[in-house]
Amino acid sequence: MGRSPCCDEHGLKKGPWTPEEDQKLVQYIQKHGHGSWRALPKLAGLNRCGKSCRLRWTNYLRPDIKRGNFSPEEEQTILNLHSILGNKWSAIAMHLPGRTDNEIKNLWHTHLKKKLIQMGFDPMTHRPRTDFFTALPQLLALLQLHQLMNSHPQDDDHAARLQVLEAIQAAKLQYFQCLIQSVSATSNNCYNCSDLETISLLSSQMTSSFPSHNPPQNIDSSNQLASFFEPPESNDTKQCSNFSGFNQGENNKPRTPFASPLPPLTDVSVANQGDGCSITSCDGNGTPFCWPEIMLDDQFMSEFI
DNA sequence: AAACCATACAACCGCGATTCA
DNA sequence: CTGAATCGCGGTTGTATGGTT
Repeated sequence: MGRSPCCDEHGLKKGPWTPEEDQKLVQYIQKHGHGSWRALPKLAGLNRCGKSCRLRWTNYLRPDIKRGNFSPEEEQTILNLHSILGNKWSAIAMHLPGRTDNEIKNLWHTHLKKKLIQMGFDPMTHRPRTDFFTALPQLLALLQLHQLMNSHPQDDDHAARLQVLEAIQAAKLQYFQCLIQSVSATSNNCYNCSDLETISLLSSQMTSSFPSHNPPQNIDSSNQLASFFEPPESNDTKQCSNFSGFNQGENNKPRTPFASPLPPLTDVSVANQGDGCSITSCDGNGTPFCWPEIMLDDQFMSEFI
Protein backbone atom coordinates (compact mmCIF):
# COMPACT_ATOMS: atom_id res chain seq x y z
CA MET A 1 0.00 0.00 0.00
CA GLY A 2 1.85 3.07 -1.20
CA ARG A 3 1.85 6.30 0.64
CA SER A 4 3.28 9.65 -0.21
CA PRO A 5 5.49 10.78 2.60
CA CYS A 6 4.10 14.23 3.24
CA CYS A 7 7.09 15.47 5.20
CA ASP A 8 9.56 14.60 2.47
CA GLU A 9 8.14 17.16 0.12
CA HIS A 10 11.05 19.36 -0.76
CA GLY A 11 11.04 23.04 0.07
CA LEU A 12 8.93 22.64 3.19
CA LYS A 13 10.33 24.07 6.38
CA LYS A 14 11.29 21.83 9.24
CA GLY A 15 12.51 22.45 12.75
CA PRO A 16 11.38 24.85 15.46
CA TRP A 17 8.36 27.01 14.82
CA THR A 18 8.64 30.79 14.82
CA PRO A 19 6.11 33.01 16.63
CA GLU A 20 4.92 34.23 13.22
CA GLU A 21 4.18 30.69 12.07
CA ASP A 22 2.41 29.96 15.34
CA GLN A 23 0.28 33.04 14.88
CA LYS A 24 -0.68 32.09 11.33
CA LEU A 25 -1.64 28.59 12.39
CA VAL A 26 -3.66 29.71 15.41
CA GLN A 27 -5.49 32.41 13.47
CA TYR A 28 -6.37 30.05 10.64
CA ILE A 29 -7.66 27.27 12.90
CA GLN A 30 -9.62 29.67 15.11
CA LYS A 31 -11.30 31.02 12.00
CA HIS A 32 -11.78 27.88 9.89
CA GLY A 33 -11.01 24.88 12.05
CA HIS A 34 -8.21 22.61 10.96
CA GLY A 35 -10.22 20.65 8.39
CA SER A 36 -7.84 18.61 6.27
CA TRP A 37 -4.42 18.85 7.81
CA ARG A 38 -2.84 18.18 4.46
CA ALA A 39 -4.57 21.12 2.87
CA LEU A 40 -4.18 23.44 5.85
CA PRO A 41 -0.61 24.72 5.36
CA LYS A 42 -1.34 26.10 1.91
CA LEU A 43 -4.58 27.68 3.03
CA ALA A 44 -2.96 29.17 6.14
CA GLY A 45 0.05 30.45 4.21
CA LEU A 46 2.49 28.18 5.95
CA ASN A 47 5.48 26.52 4.34
CA ARG A 48 5.07 23.41 6.45
CA CYS A 49 3.65 19.96 5.92
CA GLY A 50 0.24 19.15 7.38
CA LYS A 51 1.69 16.68 9.78
CA SER A 52 3.98 19.28 11.28
CA CYS A 53 1.02 21.69 11.63
CA ARG A 54 -1.12 19.08 13.35
CA LEU A 55 1.66 18.25 15.79
CA ARG A 56 2.33 21.89 16.58
CA TRP A 57 -1.35 22.50 17.20
CA THR A 58 -2.12 19.42 19.26
CA ASN A 59 1.04 19.53 21.35
CA TYR A 60 1.60 23.21 21.82
CA LEU A 61 -0.87 25.73 20.43
CA ARG A 62 -4.22 24.22 21.41
CA PRO A 63 -5.91 26.70 23.76
CA ASP A 64 -6.90 24.05 26.32
CA ILE A 65 -3.35 22.94 26.95
CA LYS A 66 -2.26 23.17 30.56
CA ARG A 67 1.33 24.28 30.81
CA GLY A 68 3.74 24.09 33.70
CA ASN A 69 5.00 21.33 35.92
CA PHE A 70 3.01 18.21 36.61
CA SER A 71 1.53 18.04 40.09
CA PRO A 72 2.29 15.04 42.33
CA GLU A 73 -1.32 13.94 41.82
CA GLU A 74 -0.90 14.03 38.05
CA GLU A 75 2.33 12.05 38.30
CA GLN A 76 0.61 9.46 40.46
CA THR A 77 -2.24 9.23 37.97
CA ILE A 78 0.23 8.66 35.15
CA LEU A 79 2.00 5.95 37.12
CA ASN A 80 -1.27 4.23 37.92
CA LEU A 81 -2.53 4.41 34.36
CA HIS A 82 0.81 3.31 32.92
CA SER A 83 0.76 0.22 35.12
CA ILE A 84 -2.59 -0.65 33.54
CA LEU A 85 -2.30 0.69 30.01
CA GLY A 86 1.43 0.52 29.32
CA ASN A 87 2.82 2.98 26.76
CA LYS A 88 -0.62 4.03 25.54
CA TRP A 89 0.20 7.70 25.91
CA SER A 90 -2.87 8.99 24.18
CA ALA A 91 -5.10 6.83 26.35
CA ILE A 92 -3.31 8.10 29.45
CA ALA A 93 -3.59 11.69 28.21
CA MET A 94 -7.37 11.34 28.00
CA HIS A 95 -7.44 11.06 31.79
CA LEU A 96 -5.37 14.20 32.29
CA PRO A 97 -7.23 17.22 30.95
CA GLY A 98 -4.93 19.75 29.34
CA ARG A 99 -1.99 17.38 29.06
CA THR A 100 -0.81 15.99 25.75
CA ASP A 101 0.39 12.48 25.03
CA ASN A 102 3.74 13.91 23.96
CA GLU A 103 4.14 15.79 27.22
CA ILE A 104 3.27 12.71 29.25
CA LYS A 105 5.62 10.59 27.20
CA ASN A 106 8.44 13.06 27.78
CA LEU A 107 7.71 13.18 31.50
CA TRP A 108 7.80 9.44 31.60
CA HIS A 109 11.15 9.15 29.86
CA THR A 110 12.80 12.00 31.77
CA HIS A 111 11.40 11.55 35.28
CA LEU A 112 8.96 8.81 36.10
CA LYS A 113 10.85 5.91 34.58
CA LYS A 114 14.02 6.86 36.41
CA LYS A 115 12.11 7.36 39.62
CA LEU A 116 10.67 3.86 39.39
CA ILE A 117 14.07 2.36 38.63
CA GLN A 118 15.62 4.18 41.58
CA MET A 119 12.88 2.79 43.79
CA GLY A 120 13.75 -0.67 42.59
CA PHE A 121 10.75 -1.18 40.34
CA ASP A 122 10.73 -2.40 36.79
CA PRO A 123 9.33 0.56 34.81
CA MET A 124 7.52 -1.72 32.39
CA THR A 125 5.89 -4.11 34.83
CA HIS A 126 5.73 -1.75 37.82
CA ARG A 127 6.83 -4.67 39.92
CA PRO A 128 10.02 -5.03 41.93
CA ARG A 129 12.96 -5.36 39.63
CA THR A 130 14.77 -8.58 39.15
CA ASP A 131 17.09 -9.46 36.35
CA PHE A 132 16.67 -13.12 37.07
CA PHE A 133 15.17 -14.07 33.75
CA THR A 134 17.50 -11.79 31.88
CA ALA A 135 20.42 -13.45 33.54
CA LEU A 136 19.08 -16.98 33.33
CA PRO A 137 20.33 -17.78 29.80
CA GLN A 138 23.84 -16.69 30.78
CA LEU A 139 23.51 -18.64 33.99
CA LEU A 140 22.61 -21.79 32.14
CA ALA A 141 25.28 -21.21 29.52
CA LEU A 142 27.83 -20.90 32.30
CA LEU A 143 26.46 -24.03 33.85
CA GLN A 144 27.06 -25.92 30.61
CA LEU A 145 30.54 -24.48 30.44
CA HIS A 146 31.14 -25.53 34.01
CA GLN A 147 29.98 -29.06 33.32
CA LEU A 148 32.07 -29.19 30.19
CA MET A 149 35.08 -28.06 32.13
CA ASN A 150 34.54 -30.63 34.86
CA SER A 151 34.17 -33.37 32.29
CA HIS A 152 37.60 -32.52 30.92
CA PRO A 153 39.69 -32.18 34.09
CA GLN A 154 42.86 -32.95 32.19
CA ASP A 155 42.70 -29.74 30.25
CA ASP A 156 45.48 -27.57 31.48
CA ASP A 157 44.40 -24.16 30.32
CA HIS A 158 44.71 -22.75 33.80
CA ALA A 159 43.89 -19.16 32.94
CA ALA A 160 40.77 -20.14 31.02
CA ARG A 161 39.55 -22.28 33.90
CA LEU A 162 40.05 -19.41 36.29
CA GLN A 163 38.13 -17.08 34.03
CA VAL A 164 35.23 -19.48 33.79
CA LEU A 165 35.17 -20.00 37.54
CA GLU A 166 35.17 -16.28 38.16
CA ALA A 167 32.33 -15.80 35.71
CA ILE A 168 30.40 -18.52 37.49
CA GLN A 169 30.97 -16.86 40.84
CA ALA A 170 29.73 -13.57 39.41
CA ALA A 171 26.64 -15.27 38.05
CA LYS A 172 26.01 -16.81 41.44
CA LEU A 173 26.17 -13.45 43.09
CA GLN A 174 23.84 -11.98 40.53
CA TYR A 175 21.40 -14.78 41.12
CA PHE A 176 21.74 -14.34 44.86
CA GLN A 177 20.95 -10.68 44.58
CA CYS A 178 17.84 -11.49 42.60
CA LEU A 179 16.69 -13.66 45.44
CA ILE A 180 17.33 -10.92 47.97
CA GLN A 181 15.40 -8.44 45.88
CA SER A 182 12.55 -10.82 45.56
CA VAL A 183 12.47 -11.56 49.27
CA SER A 184 12.53 -7.85 49.96
CA ALA A 185 9.65 -7.34 47.56
CA THR A 186 7.59 -10.12 49.03
CA SER A 187 8.51 -9.34 52.58
CA ASN A 188 4.95 -9.47 53.80
CA ASN A 189 4.99 -13.22 53.44
CA CYS A 190 6.63 -15.72 55.72
CA TYR A 191 8.34 -18.52 53.92
CA ASN A 192 8.87 -21.80 55.55
CA CYS A 193 11.03 -23.55 53.09
CA SER A 194 14.49 -24.81 52.53
CA ASP A 195 17.11 -24.00 50.00
CA LEU A 196 15.89 -25.17 46.63
CA GLU A 197 12.28 -24.92 47.63
CA THR A 198 12.91 -21.25 48.23
CA ILE A 199 14.47 -20.88 44.82
CA SER A 200 11.63 -22.74 43.22
CA LEU A 201 9.00 -20.73 45.05
CA LEU A 202 10.63 -17.43 44.26
CA SER A 203 11.13 -18.45 40.67
CA SER A 204 7.46 -19.17 40.28
CA GLN A 205 6.63 -15.85 41.88
CA MET A 206 8.93 -14.10 39.49
CA THR A 207 7.26 -15.87 36.62
CA SER A 208 3.94 -14.44 37.70
CA SER A 209 5.57 -11.04 37.99
CA PHE A 210 6.24 -10.86 34.28
CA PRO A 211 2.87 -10.99 32.60
CA SER A 212 3.95 -8.93 29.63
CA HIS A 213 7.27 -10.66 29.08
CA ASN A 214 8.13 -14.14 28.04
CA PRO A 215 9.88 -15.86 30.88
CA PRO A 216 11.43 -19.22 30.12
CA GLN A 217 8.69 -21.82 30.01
CA ASN A 218 10.76 -24.64 31.34
CA ILE A 219 11.77 -23.03 34.56
CA ASP A 220 12.08 -26.26 36.46
CA SER A 221 15.80 -26.34 36.16
CA SER A 222 16.18 -26.94 39.87
CA ASN A 223 18.41 -29.90 39.30
CA GLN A 224 20.65 -27.94 37.01
CA LEU A 225 20.72 -25.03 39.39
CA ALA A 226 21.35 -27.35 42.31
CA SER A 227 24.40 -28.80 40.69
CA PHE A 228 25.43 -25.38 39.52
CA PHE A 229 25.38 -24.17 43.08
CA GLU A 230 27.58 -26.94 44.30
CA PRO A 231 30.92 -25.51 45.35
CA PRO A 232 33.66 -25.94 42.76
CA GLU A 233 35.89 -28.85 43.56
CA SER A 234 38.99 -27.52 41.99
CA ASN A 235 41.86 -26.17 44.10
CA ASP A 236 41.58 -23.12 41.95
CA THR A 237 38.57 -22.00 43.89
CA LYS A 238 40.50 -20.26 46.58
CA GLN A 239 41.74 -17.86 43.98
CA CYS A 240 38.20 -17.05 43.03
CA SER A 241 35.41 -15.43 44.90
CA ASN A 242 34.38 -17.24 48.01
CA PHE A 243 30.64 -17.49 47.96
CA SER A 244 29.87 -18.67 51.44
CA GLY A 245 26.33 -19.55 50.50
CA PHE A 246 27.47 -23.17 50.66
CA ASN A 247 27.30 -25.26 53.76
CA GLN A 248 30.91 -25.82 54.69
CA GLY A 249 31.23 -29.42 55.80
CA GLU A 250 30.20 -32.82 54.69
CA ASN A 251 27.22 -32.12 52.52
CA ASN A 252 28.53 -28.98 50.80
CA LYS A 253 25.01 -28.23 49.69
CA PRO A 254 24.00 -24.80 48.61
CA ARG A 255 22.81 -22.71 51.48
CA THR A 256 20.53 -19.81 50.93
CA PRO A 257 20.37 -17.21 53.62
CA PHE A 258 16.64 -17.67 53.82
CA ALA A 259 16.63 -20.02 56.74
CA SER A 260 13.18 -21.12 57.65
CA PRO A 261 10.97 -19.58 58.69
CA LEU A 262 11.73 -16.26 57.06
CA PRO A 263 10.25 -13.28 58.87
CA PRO A 264 8.64 -10.41 56.97
CA LEU A 265 11.56 -8.19 56.03
CA THR A 266 11.87 -4.50 55.37
CA ASP A 267 14.72 -2.20 54.38
CA VAL A 268 16.79 -4.95 52.85
CA SER A 269 20.11 -3.62 51.66
CA VAL A 270 23.36 -5.11 50.52
CA ALA A 271 26.53 -3.16 51.21
CA ASN A 272 30.11 -3.61 50.21
CA GLN A 273 32.17 -3.99 53.34
CA GLY A 274 35.84 -4.77 53.25
CA ASP A 275 36.42 -8.24 51.85
CA GLY A 276 32.82 -9.18 51.61
CA CYS A 277 29.36 -7.88 51.83
CA SER A 278 26.98 -7.28 54.65
CA ILE A 279 23.26 -7.64 54.32
CA THR A 280 21.03 -5.69 56.61
CA SER A 281 17.31 -5.69 57.01
CA CYS A 282 14.63 -5.43 59.60
CA ASP A 283 11.86 -7.78 60.48
CA GLY A 284 8.28 -6.72 60.73
CA ASN A 285 8.86 -5.17 64.16
CA GLY A 286 11.69 -3.00 62.93
CA THR A 287 14.36 -4.99 64.74
CA PRO A 288 17.47 -5.90 62.73
CA PHE A 289 17.32 -9.28 61.04
CA CYS A 290 20.54 -11.27 61.16
CA TRP A 291 21.81 -12.53 57.83
CA PRO A 292 24.57 -15.05 57.27
CA GLU A 293 27.88 -13.54 56.38
CA ILE A 294 28.60 -13.38 52.69
CA MET A 295 32.20 -13.15 51.57
CA LEU A 296 32.89 -12.00 48.08
CA ASP A 297 35.71 -10.41 46.15
CA ASP A 298 35.76 -6.64 45.98
CA GLN A 299 35.88 -6.95 42.23
CA PHE A 300 32.52 -8.62 42.10
CA MET A 301 30.99 -6.55 44.84
CA SER A 302 31.85 -3.31 43.12
CA GLU A 303 30.52 -4.66 39.88
CA PHE A 304 27.20 -5.87 41.13
CA ILE A 305 26.29 -3.70 44.08
C1' DA B 1 36.16 31.12 30.38
C1' DA B 2 35.78 27.08 27.82
C1' DA B 3 34.71 22.41 27.22
C1' DC B 4 32.01 18.81 28.42
C1' DC B 5 27.96 16.50 30.13
C1' DA B 6 23.15 15.80 31.56
C1' DT B 7 18.52 17.02 31.19
C1' DA B 8 14.17 18.61 29.25
C1' DC B 9 11.22 18.97 25.71
C1' DA B 10 9.87 20.20 21.00
C1' DA B 11 9.77 18.14 16.74
C1' DC B 12 10.45 14.46 13.41
C1' DC B 13 9.79 9.83 11.49
C1' DG B 14 7.82 5.41 10.47
C1' DC B 15 4.05 2.63 10.57
C1' DG B 16 -0.56 0.75 11.52
C1' DA B 17 -5.38 2.15 11.41
C1' DT B 18 -8.95 4.48 9.29
C1' DT B 19 -11.29 6.94 5.73
C1' DC B 20 -12.80 7.69 1.26
C1' DA B 21 -13.15 7.78 -3.78
C1' DC C 1 -13.87 -4.30 -2.90
C1' DT C 2 -9.55 -2.09 -3.53
C1' DG C 3 -5.98 0.87 -2.90
C1' DA C 4 -4.54 5.59 -2.24
C1' DA C 5 -4.79 9.35 1.04
C1' DT C 6 -4.92 10.80 5.55
C1' DC C 7 -4.74 10.54 10.46
C1' DG C 8 -2.89 9.48 14.84
C1' DC C 9 0.23 7.07 17.78
C1' DG C 10 4.56 5.76 19.78
C1' DG C 11 9.53 5.71 19.34
C1' DT C 12 13.33 8.45 18.50
C1' DT C 13 16.16 12.44 17.54
C1' DG C 14 17.77 17.22 17.77
C1' DT C 15 18.63 21.19 20.21
C1' DA C 16 18.47 24.60 23.86
C1' DT C 17 19.68 25.19 28.50
C1' DG C 18 21.86 24.67 32.82
C1' DG C 19 25.30 22.49 35.67
C1' DT C 20 29.92 20.65 36.40
C1' DT C 21 34.78 20.12 35.70
